This record gives sequence, C-alpha cells and structure tokens, in this order.
Amino acid sequence: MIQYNRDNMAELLRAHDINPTHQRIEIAYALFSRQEHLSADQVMTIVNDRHAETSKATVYNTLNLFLEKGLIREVIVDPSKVFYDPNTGPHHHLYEVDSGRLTDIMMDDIRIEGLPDLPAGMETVGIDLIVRVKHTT
Amino acid sequence: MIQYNRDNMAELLRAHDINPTHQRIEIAYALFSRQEHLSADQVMTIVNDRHAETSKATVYNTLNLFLEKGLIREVIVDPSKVFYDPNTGPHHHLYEVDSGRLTDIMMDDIRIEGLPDLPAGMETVGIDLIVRVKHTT
DNA sequence: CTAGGATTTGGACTATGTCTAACTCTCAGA
DNA sequence: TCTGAGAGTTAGACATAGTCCAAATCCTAG
Repeated sequence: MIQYNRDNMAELLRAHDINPTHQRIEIAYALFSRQEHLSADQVMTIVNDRHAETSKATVYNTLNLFLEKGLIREVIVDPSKVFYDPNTGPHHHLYEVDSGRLTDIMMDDIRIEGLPDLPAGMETVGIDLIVRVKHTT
Repeated sequence: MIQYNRDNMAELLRAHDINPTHQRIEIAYALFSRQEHLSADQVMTIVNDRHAETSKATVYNTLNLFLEKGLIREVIVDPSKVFYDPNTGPHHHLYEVDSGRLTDIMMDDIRIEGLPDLPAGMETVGIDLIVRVKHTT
C-alpha cells in the first residue's frame, strides 16, 4: 500500500510531464491521498481548508491539465457537476442518486458482451458503465 | 410503424397521467416525432420555430414532468447539457465526443455479467452504458 | 358567466465553469 | 547578485444551463 505524500506527488506529476508547482501538488494530493471522487468545488474546499491560497481558476486549470495528461479521469453522472477520479484503470461506477455518493466498481468480474461493431472510421475512447441505485426507504 | 401526430401525443400524455396542454403536446411531439436525443435548448428552438409561444420555464417544467412520469429518460454524457430520450426501453448509447452526436445502441444482445451484489438497503434505478467514440484521422 | 385550481410566463436568480489581463514566481545567463 | 522572459496564478468579469417565484392566463365544473 503506497503512502501518498507531497514528494510522491511531485514525482507523479513529473512522470506525466507536468511541472510540479505548489498548487498542482496540493490538488494532486487532495485527489490521490483520499482515492475519492471529488468535484472541482470539493477540491477547492479541501485545498483551501486552512488558508485560502488557491484560486478557482487554478483549480479548474489544473484539473483540466491533469485530464489532458491522463493523470485523472472525469466521471459524468450528475448533470450539475463533474467528478474527478484519480483511478484511471478500467473500472466502473456506482452512483447513489439520492445521496450523490459515487463509488468504484472494480471491473475484474464484469463482462460486457454483444457490443456491435463500431461504424467505420471511429475508434473507442472509453466505455462507461454507471449503475444508478437508491436507498429503499 | 406508428405515425406520430398531435392526437397521438394527447393520448400518450393521458396514458401517463399528464394533462395534455398545448405546450406539452408540442414538446412531446418534438421528441417523439423525430426519435432523437434533444437538449432542453433544442426542444425550445424546435417548439418555437415559427412563433415564440413556449417559455423556457415551461420547457424545463415539462421535461421534468415527463421524466417523473416515466415518459422520457435523461441521458447524461456531456457535462454542459442533459439530453432527453423518448425511448425508455432498455438500450444503451453511443456518444461521438468530437461531434457531440448521441445515438442509440439498439442491441438486445448486450449482456452485462458479473455485476456485484448491491449493498443492503439499495435498489437499482438504472444501468447506463455509454460507449464514447471519436473519428479516427 | 364565474370561481378556482392548474398551467404558463418573464425575469430574477444560482451555480458551474471559462476567459482575460495583470501580477508573481522561477531560473538561466551575465 | 541582478535581470528578464516564460510559465503559472489570480481576481473578477463573463457565459450558460437550469431553477424559482409571483403574477397572469387558461380551462372547466357549476
């Protein structure tokens, strides 16, 4: 089990061709240390917990940079906000529609069969499987 | 093949326990006659094509009412807007990330196996499978 | 024709996310 | 040590999807 710290993060960023600045390290640390799905808003709250030091623009810039560089993945399940997922391996998602909680489903056992061939001239970017659940009251 | 017209729509609405008003009929007709995935914005443009006669508030009210009553389904693939799908049967979606086009995958042959059991006290609301593709070039 | 509930409306409002121009930081070179 | 250029950050204005609300309008039963 890897312990995440700021030094780790700097290496991780460099490995992805990202110049590791203070803000970027903090944002990466927020995501990777908790291995959770966070919205931009949540990232900003966490990073600015003690002293406000990172602006909204930087949070969005950074998350989009991380996306481009393949460091994180975005998960689109809620029309009102995007979640960012530090786990870029193949896996799927369980979304609790009433609480808004989003968790991983490990993919090892899931098989999707019978997908039709793609139209010519297209290639797959990704396959997202989202299981939406709610609490039975 | 069913021909969709305004009278059909009124019946359809009544069958779903919705009072068929002019605006609701027009909005339902826009969705069902073309069997396409439309955003709220597109619905509004279509309905107000000749003379502006339906307000933004009504479009949103109505789409949300249709959703509640199970007449249509929402498809969340793009962080910037929700699509509404008149096809409520079980099927999945193909999303062209570069063009923004969203189409159905009509295969009944798709099988998803190996899904883990749900945590106790939860029930499935729906399973969304989205295949994201882009044009090769 | 009328009253009252259902529906629609314009416009104000909220929230997520983008853009821009100014500012700051870093670091290589003199 | 100083300098300046490029990269990064910032506040705040802006864009846009969607919600909310009080007032106006539209049925429909009587």
